[in-house]
Amino acid sequence: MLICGDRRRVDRREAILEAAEALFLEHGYDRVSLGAIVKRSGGSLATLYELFENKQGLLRAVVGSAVEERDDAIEAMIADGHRPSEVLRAIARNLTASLSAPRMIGLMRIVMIEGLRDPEFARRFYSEYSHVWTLHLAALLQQWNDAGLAVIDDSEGAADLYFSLLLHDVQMRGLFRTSDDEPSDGRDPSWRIEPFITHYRVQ
Amino acid sequence: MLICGDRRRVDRREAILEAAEALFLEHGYDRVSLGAIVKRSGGSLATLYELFENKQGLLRAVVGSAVEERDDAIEAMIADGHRPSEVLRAIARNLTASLSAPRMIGLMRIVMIEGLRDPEFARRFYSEYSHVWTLHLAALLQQWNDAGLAVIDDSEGAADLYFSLLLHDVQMRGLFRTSDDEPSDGRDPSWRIEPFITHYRVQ
DNA sequence: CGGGTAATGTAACATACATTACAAGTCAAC
DNA sequence: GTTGACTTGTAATGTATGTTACATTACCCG
Repeated sequence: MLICGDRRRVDRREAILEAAEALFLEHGYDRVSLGAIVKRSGGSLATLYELFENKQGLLRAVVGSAVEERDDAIEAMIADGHRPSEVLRAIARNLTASLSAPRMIGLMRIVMIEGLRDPEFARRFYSEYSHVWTLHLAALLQQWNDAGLAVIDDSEGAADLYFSLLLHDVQMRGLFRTSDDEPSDGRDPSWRIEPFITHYRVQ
Repeated sequence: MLICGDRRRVDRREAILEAAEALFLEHGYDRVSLGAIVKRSGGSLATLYELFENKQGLLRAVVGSAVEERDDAIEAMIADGHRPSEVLRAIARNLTASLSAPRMIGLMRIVMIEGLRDPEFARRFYSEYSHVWTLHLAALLQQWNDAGLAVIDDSEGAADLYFSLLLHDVQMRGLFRTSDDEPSDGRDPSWRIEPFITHYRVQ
């Protein structure tokens, strides 16, 4: 027994996670009832409780499964042998979309609110989802500095400034605008990091 | 009659607003009951409804009264005859505290959530509270450019980058960390805008 | 002091919701 | 096909909460 019995279980789990994520992102955690989630996912309330313990557990699972899918696009780009300034522009182009996508923005919203109840939860999310990029980039900047390809004393501070330039506007606008009118001018977002390249003399 | 009768009314109104703001900032809008607000403010549920119509009206009033108190520190600093780069550093020092204070961060949180229900509300808040700074600074940058004190073609874009550098880290950290441990290193935040000064050749 | 307006306390009301219980149904494996 | 674990549908439970109603009290003004 139960050779393929996991199958149903996994399907139910994914269906519920998908429905819960969609509704949480659209209306916020507190304004979505478990009944509404089950109505959307199919299945029954009982299985939801079987799989996720309670509503808070479901939220954790939703956020956790989204974090897992974090793509490591930055790794790939580092390998390229391009000039550092071009690498920075490429990272800008590749990361802006995913870090300002409605899914990311919506996750941020619900995590921030849940953080009022459980600070550690929000802190971990921020660390895993955002600060991790800073650390990756800081390492890269340090290499460039040591190789004479840039002049950067505080590499972590510099990486922070890079992401500030890149993401502040797009993320704040996303957080305060739920719907998707005003389609964020199609300009290449890499113009935003030019002050960074100039100041740190990135070759 | 009612010459000084407004007095009680105004007192009640302010007491309720104060209690509601404190509780909303601490726990979030959805997780605070009107009963809890009244218990804290003193008074009665009936007066709350008399003054604010309903819970949503109370939220609007809380946010509205906070926005009114926006200080115009930036105006004062422009008058000074200092070098532009010093003016930028002074603005950085003066605005960082107020735009990253717990009150501001908490307001942002509740407005962002309410924005899921009423997008126009969130949009207006963002525009009045944040975008207005960008426009003010853009005008200043334009003047400097015209006077040969800086090289800035897109003054609004530049102003946006300035505030991105200055606020992204401190606001994001605030949004994801409800309590106030890790007291935000006492460093002068003006170091964050040095790339701006370098890139735009601000004198 | 007396009169009326407004504030208070309390309770009622309807609803929504998280959570649990359980009987009936479904599916996979032998 | 039959078994048995898992899933489903539905209802029950208890509680919290937005909102309204109302009788009572406190306050301000003439």
